[in-house]
Amino acid sequence: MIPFPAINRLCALYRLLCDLQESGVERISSADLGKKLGVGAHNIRKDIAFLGVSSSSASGYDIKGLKQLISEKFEFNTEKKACIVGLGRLGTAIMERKDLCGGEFHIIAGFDSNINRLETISSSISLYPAYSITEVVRRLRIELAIIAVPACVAQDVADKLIDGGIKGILNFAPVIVKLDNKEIFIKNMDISGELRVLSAQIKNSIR
Amino acid sequence: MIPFPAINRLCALYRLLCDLQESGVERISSADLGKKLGVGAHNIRKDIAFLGVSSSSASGYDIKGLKQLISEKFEFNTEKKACIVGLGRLGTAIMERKDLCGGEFHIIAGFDSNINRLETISSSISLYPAYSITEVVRRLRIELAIIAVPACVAQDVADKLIDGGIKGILNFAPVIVKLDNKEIFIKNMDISGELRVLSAQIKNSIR
DNA sequence: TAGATTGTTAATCGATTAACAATC
DNA sequence: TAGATTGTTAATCGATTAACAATC
Repeated sequence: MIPFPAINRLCALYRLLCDLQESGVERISSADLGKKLGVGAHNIRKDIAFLGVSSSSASGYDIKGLKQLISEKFEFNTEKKACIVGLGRLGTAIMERKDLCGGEFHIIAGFDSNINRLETISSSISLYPAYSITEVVRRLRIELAIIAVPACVAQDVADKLIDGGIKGILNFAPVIVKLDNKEIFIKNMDISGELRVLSAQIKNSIR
Repeated sequence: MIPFPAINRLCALYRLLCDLQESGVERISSADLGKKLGVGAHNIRKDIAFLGVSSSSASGYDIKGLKQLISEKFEFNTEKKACIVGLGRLGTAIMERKDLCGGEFHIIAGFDSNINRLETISSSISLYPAYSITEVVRRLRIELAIIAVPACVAQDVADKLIDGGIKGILNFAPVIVKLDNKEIFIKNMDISGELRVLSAQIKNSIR
């Protein structure tokens, strides 16, 4: 079991490696990786150690190989199915994002409680009424969900998703969703909440 | 100086207190607060201790008083000016959010590099071309910024914002922005990146 | 007063940082 | 080989958890 902070950094590292590979770099040292990610070289090596490396040292890491290593550990190769609940402005904006529609992730379903709205949205993604969340998530074996509904219905939506067997949730509603199931992961993306944290940090840093 | 994890929890606590107050609750114990936030009662009391409490114990906290205490510590009473850079689908969706337009925060400016697009957007918020970011941020004394531009221009946008004297940034671009100024705070809201972290957690939790 | 709940100090836990021998 | 860089163990650091006396 890799500790969460390390998982976070390894994911950032993975993205960096993809970028580096695209710009044609082939090898890089832990010192340079650390510099680019804003962490110590120690930290990079420690994190990589969690992957259970076998091959060893000389002149930095082979980017392709390291990327492959992370990819295998976390199964980044297999495409993950995702869905969006709440097709208001934010939900549809996220649905349209290209980085969520190819490669690693694939948004294959959208849900909204307003049937009329479903008819007005033109999208290549299949749309369903909110009452069918549990059934559709289970049938299509959707692993990840993005919640973009008002705060007052977020918990209800999350419960339906969990009933359907969802594994991970990205929650844009400004509310803390209860899970009580340790096997399900959630990341809160509360925009106004994060602005509040930023302004608290700003105030806290003065003097 | 309050440690970051504590600031985070105090902000979540603040929101919870607002909700409780609205539902008419007047007093609550650290145990109950902890239950609602999913942390230990110890943790709640420790965090509150950072606020430098003077008054003391008996039967839980007075919600109004505690809210006031957090509010004063972090200056949540004074309205903070914010802006959005990048008025694509995501940027405009965020701009329209009601929870960002009243009360604590006030979005008073929107920027986009596409002048034609600026003309097509109808909004009560003042819109400006991207080249004027530094000037407008400085003139209007804007403290917070939300970046919703493509990854390739995010660093450039951040630099302009920092030149204008911005204090905090919420970054939706899937890229790590360099700050090198310790007085500026940033929170990354990389949607596909967070989905990747979730799927890594899911994989990591198995067995 | 007695019970409950706090504020605060001490103990535990885990992650980050440092150091260094092993290795290419 | 010599220099550079890793993998890994040990030391430090900080936050969380526990405990308990103080207090309403």
